[in-house]
Amino acid sequence: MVRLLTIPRYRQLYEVLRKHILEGVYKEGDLLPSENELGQLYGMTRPTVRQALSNLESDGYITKHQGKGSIVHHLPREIGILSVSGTTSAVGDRDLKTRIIVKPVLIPWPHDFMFPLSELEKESGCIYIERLRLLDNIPIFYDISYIANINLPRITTRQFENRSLFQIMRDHYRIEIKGGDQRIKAIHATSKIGKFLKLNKNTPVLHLERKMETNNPDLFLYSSIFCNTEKYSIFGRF
Amino acid sequence: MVRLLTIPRYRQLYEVLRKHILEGVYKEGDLLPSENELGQLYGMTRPTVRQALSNLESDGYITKHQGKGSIVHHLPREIGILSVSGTTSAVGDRDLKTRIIVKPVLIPWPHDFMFPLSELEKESGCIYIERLRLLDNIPIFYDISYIANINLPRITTRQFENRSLFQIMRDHYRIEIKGGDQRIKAIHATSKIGKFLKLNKNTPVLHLERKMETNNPDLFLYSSIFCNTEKYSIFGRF
DNA sequence: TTAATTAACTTGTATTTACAAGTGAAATAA
DNA sequence: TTATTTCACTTGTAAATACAAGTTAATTAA
Repeated sequence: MVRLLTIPRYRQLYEVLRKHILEGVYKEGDLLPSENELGQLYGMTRPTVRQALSNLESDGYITKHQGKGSIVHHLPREIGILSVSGTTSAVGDRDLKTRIIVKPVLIPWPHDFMFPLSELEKESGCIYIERLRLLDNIPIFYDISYIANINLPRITTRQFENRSLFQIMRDHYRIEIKGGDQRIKAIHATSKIGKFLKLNKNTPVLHLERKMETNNPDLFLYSSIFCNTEKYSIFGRF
Repeated sequence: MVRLLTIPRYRQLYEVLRKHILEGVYKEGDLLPSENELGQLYGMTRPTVRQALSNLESDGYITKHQGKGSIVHHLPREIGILSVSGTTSAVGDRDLKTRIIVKPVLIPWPHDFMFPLSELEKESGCIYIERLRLLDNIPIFYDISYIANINLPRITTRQFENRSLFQIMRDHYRIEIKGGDQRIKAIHATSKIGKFLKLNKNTPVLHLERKMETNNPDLFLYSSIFCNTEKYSIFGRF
């Protein structure tokens, strides 16, 4: 079976416009070209353009106003982990570094895992990674990821330094993250968490538990993320 | 000028299906009728049906699978405040009570308000409300709301007990919440917050700061919400 | 000059049509 | 029986079209 690599046109336009906004071609407060103009410029019809703009809006890049146009939104100054898939792409072009704490290893699943697992997942075992993400050299996320070992050859030998997990999944395995569920709590930093996030024990930290869906219906990515929100808030749209 | 009260058809279908899912007409794991069937049933075309289903998916009620159909998703057992507008509607059919701490009063805006304000907002003054939301008689949200006093006659005399703020805005002023931004942090409970949420001082609590957009482009609703996440997590999709 | 109207834009909603691509079960061939 | 193919069904993408409704600026009338 041949895997077609045709990216939908609305997705292509989304990426182009997103890039332009991030690069400052369109600045905050600017009006985007109208839907008809964009259609002419990129050779597609208004429904297709609208699908791209709709995605840009729900990701917080623009706001649309009937009768007026699409206004380029402020770039999220905070960390947009809530509405966007993936951390690296979420913080814009900031200086986000990744440090590996525990290299990918194959382990059995924890007994009381945070989400229910399918039989296939249980049989496959679990690839375990611990990473620390730093923004402007301040540790922000302590990220523990779990992936079922389903069709992921050589994953424990991959180079994870300064690359997003999602990027590796996409480039090597054609796995795309499509969405997911998450739970959020406020907890006290344990001494282990405090050590990595450079916080005193019992400092309040955000705890996110996420289950991410992929284009492989059997494969999910799980993350338990501890966030230092002393300096940066977590940002999202709804 | 006459205000037309025509709710879009895709929105009507969204509400019908949402209600059916919440009431158990369609149960978890069930397939919804196909897009073509729904179109026939409700007398609309597939793009219209698809818009309704797309909204249901992004609010977490269904997941769509190409070639298969739309599967009714688990009802969020946790508190879905992140992806849905409004608290009362967000927790499903649970027993969510509201207690007023500070009745609506007109005050000047705080000096260091959490979001930048327009000139119109500054001139209009600020309606201030403090409420406590209880789930199964456990205090979960301590909610401080700020609304610019723009075309909201008699709002300080309205009955807010056990009604959502959004409901009052909709019923009395035809104000609909369309979306918004939010910031999330983990903080220590102050003694005041601890008192209302029945938590010890310095217990970690979630702090949400939200700016909500309405169908009146000049009117925003602001909330500062403190969440007790000891028993319930905050749930969301992305 | 000033206020009201109009016209030309914008996005919002909705229909109709067409084909691509994924799924699963029935029909067929080995 | 078993493996393969086909077919009917699903959602995904995309175009072309039409009108409603909100915004803005130019035009017109007072």
